[in-house]
Formats: sequence, structure tokens, C-alpha cells
Amino acid sequence: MLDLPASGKKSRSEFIAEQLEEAVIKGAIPAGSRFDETSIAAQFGVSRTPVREALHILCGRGLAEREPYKGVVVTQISAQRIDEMFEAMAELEATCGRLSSHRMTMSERAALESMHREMNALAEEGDCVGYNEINTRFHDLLFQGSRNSDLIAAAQTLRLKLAPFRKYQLKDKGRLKRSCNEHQQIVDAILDQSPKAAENALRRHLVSAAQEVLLKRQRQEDEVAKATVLDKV
Amino acid sequence: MLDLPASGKKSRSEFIAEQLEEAVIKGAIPAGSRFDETSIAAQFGVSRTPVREALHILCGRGLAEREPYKGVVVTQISAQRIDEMFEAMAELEATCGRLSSHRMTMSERAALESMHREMNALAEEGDCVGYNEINTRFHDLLFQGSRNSDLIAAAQTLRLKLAPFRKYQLKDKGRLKRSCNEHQQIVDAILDQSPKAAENALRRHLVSAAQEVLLKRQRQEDEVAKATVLDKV
DNA sequence: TTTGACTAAATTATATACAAGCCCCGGTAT
DNA sequence: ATACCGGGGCTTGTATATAATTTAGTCAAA
Repeated sequence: MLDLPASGKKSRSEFIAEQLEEAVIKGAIPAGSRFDETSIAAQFGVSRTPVREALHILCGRGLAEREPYKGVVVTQISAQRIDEMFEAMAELEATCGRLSSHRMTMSERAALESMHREMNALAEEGDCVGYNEINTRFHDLLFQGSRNSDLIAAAQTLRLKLAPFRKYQLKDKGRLKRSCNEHQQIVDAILDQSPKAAENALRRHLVSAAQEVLLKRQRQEDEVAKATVLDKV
Repeated sequence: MLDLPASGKKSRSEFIAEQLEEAVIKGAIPAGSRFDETSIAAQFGVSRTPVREALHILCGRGLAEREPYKGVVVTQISAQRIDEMFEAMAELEATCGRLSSHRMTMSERAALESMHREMNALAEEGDCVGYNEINTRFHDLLFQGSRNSDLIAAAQTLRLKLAPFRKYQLKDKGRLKRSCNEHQQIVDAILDQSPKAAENALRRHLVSAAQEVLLKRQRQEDEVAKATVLDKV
């Protein structure tokens, strides 16, 4: 039984929703598996009511799907869907970048460059965890720079849905350095206030991120398949 | 007490969510007003439970917001936010149009053109209701043509949020005809498979839609303000 | 052996009961 | 007169009980 919020502002439903969301994003709850209301309620030491409300929230965010009298399952996503999601993400980020290139404040531009320098250092050290953290803030700043809450919201929604697959990415030093090079193009475009260059740089960056994820995922699935066959023999 | 679904597939929560959504979109429930769980439950002749679930769904779609122990209120949207929403919508539609220009099938292109011709006729007659209906399908087809479910989802989410303001638009024959002219540019671009032209045409179309909505809204608010002042005197 | 209907168990959906937090309103003191 | 501070009422949040629906499993008949 997990701890409930000491006496936080949030209701239990929201707390549970956050916990479940994190579990889905981290891959702790595999895609396609069903949420059992009773057992989740037991885990958190609450009744089924707040659990149900939490599941509604997850569905709203597209992380799970609900079918009447059948339950809520973690959204299953095919390779083709991942491809689509990256394409959409690329377009959204490209749009944000284009707008950011001439809307960001001086201090935002400076922050972007400073994060980039920091990521360069982390890439050199091969610190994937640190890199990922700054990377998230880097991209988030690009969204914010667009000065459009609806674009930001759309981008973040999609980013959330892609989160479970991010684990396949940015895990080796080689990829980190390539990512840095791509970021260099983005930073340059923003500093130059060049919308077209920013748009292009972000599209390219997302293309290579997509490739990375899809290849790694494919490789892992192949291994699983091979292992399964071996088991049967 | 309203009728519940005869014996439909949907659960009561979903049914209620749809009804409330429609009410919000039509403006029957003004922005900023609070949903009273008890009275809504009474109206539909159900308990509070499905009403609460419906409200969660509304919140998920961004039509309402929840604050713990205070209730759920219809999302309040300022003129500036409307402006942002139209900007985001313009970028999303432009992106969809760009992709559609070279991804649509022949029959989709034909359908687009045929809808356009039909709208031309309706504009001539001044049939606003008919025009609006086809117009929705016209834009929806443009989304679908992008072949990207995430872009489609993002576009439709935003479209839903903009829906309450659509009532300020496409109400006089003049605007209908201008809209038609803009559609002509879009259709031409799609038929020519010209991504850049499609993108531009859609941005322009959305700019003028935004202007229409914002102007009409401003005018109406001014009238309300004037009336209020007169009341006080 | 397979198909089909039917029953029972499990799970979700809804209703109802209870607890907790917010808000207004009046009282009191400065 | 005004600012501060409980208390009561109302609304939301949570728990539990009941109804509706699906699914799995059994047994009979083709």
C-alpha cells in the first residue's frame, strides 16, 4: 500500500492519476494490459471511486482507453503509429521553432544556448540521465517560446504519449553526440532569428529521433521473438 | 428530466458528457458558470456518480476545468486566447493541408471539389446552416487527408474548443461568399498537388475566420456593455 | 468433436450513504 | 466602521452497496 499525499492540495484521484501516468510512461505497466480497479484501489488503500476517476483522467490524456463493461487498458501503439506520432511531433516542434525564432526574449535565447553547452559537456561524459533531463527542458523552452498555449498544449500532449518510447533513445554516447550536433543547428537558427532554418533543423532532429526509436524497438522485438522461439525448442 | 439512451451502447456517463458538451458548444451554458452536480443529476434523472464521470470527460477535452472542493466550471476564454487558438488552428490546418496536397486519394480530391461546388450554391442562396454543415465536413476531410491520426486528433481537439465561438461566424451572405473564395484557393492547391499553396491558402483562410469572429465578438460585447450602462441610468 | 445455449463468477456501472473542505454570514473586538 | 474569527450550510470528495453486463466454463445435442 503506497503512501497517500500527506495533506496536499490535490485530491486522491489526481494523485493516483499521476502515479499511474508515471508508471505507464516508465513502462512499468506494459501496453495492452488492463487496469484492475479493485487491486489498484487496494494498492493505494482507497476505494474504487477515486481509482475510477483517475482512470478517466488517463483516458483523457490518451494514455489508456476505456470500453464499457470491459475495463480500461493501456493504449497499444504499433510501429506505424509511432511513426505517425513522430511525424506529428516534428510538425509541431517545427512550427514552435519557427515562431520561437522571432518571438523568444533575449534571456530565453541565452538559456537555450546555455543548456546546449551543458548538454555538450554531458554528452562528452556520456551522462545519459543528465542529458535527458536537460534535453526535456531544452525542448520545452522551444515550445514556450512560441507564445501560443494551444500549440504548447498539443505538443506536450503528444510528448506525453511518446514518453513510453523515449527509453529506446539517447542511451549511447554516439547518439548523444549526434543529438548535440542537431541541437547546434537549432540553436544557431534561433540565435539568427531564422524561422525557416529553425523549422528545418527541428524536422531533421525529429526524423533522426524517430529513426533511433524505431530501429532500437525493432531490434529489441526481434530479440524477444528469437528468445521465444528458442524457448519453444 | 431528459431521456436517457433507449438502450444504446454508450454508458450514461458518456451520454451525459455528450449532452453537456453540446450545451457548452452551443453556448447554452455560458463560460465561467459552474456545473452543479446535484442539479445536473436531477435533470438527467441519475445519481451524481455518472455526472461526475461526465464532468471528468469534459475537463479532459478542455471544455471545463476542475478545482478541488470548488467544482467544475466552463473554461473561460479571453479574446487573446481566441487569437492564440486561431493561430494554432491555422498552423495545424496549414500542416494538414500541406500533407493532404500530396497524400489524398483521387476520390478524396473529387469529394473536396464537390463539397466546394455545393457550398458555392449554398452561399448564393444564403443558406448559413447548410453551409456550416458542409464546411465542417470540408475541413474534416482536409484533416483526414493528412493521413496522420495525431495531427487529426490535435486539430479536432482545438476545433472543439473553438466551437463555442463559431456562432459569431458565417452568418451573413457576404462572409459566406468570401469564405467560398478562400476555399477556391485551397481546392486549387490540393488539386494541383501544391503543398506550399495549400499551406498558404489555409493560413489566409484561418486569418480571415479569426478576424470575423473577433470583430463580431467585440461588437457584441460593446452592445452588452452599452446596454448595461443604459440600465444603470 | 464441435457447436450452442445456459449458468455462474467476475468486473464494471450506478446509486446511495458518509466525510471533508469551502464559503458566507453574523458576532465581536479594536 | 472595519477587520478578524468561528459556526452552520452547502458542495464536493470518498466509501460502500446494489444493479447491469461480460466472460468463461459446463453440459447437452448434432
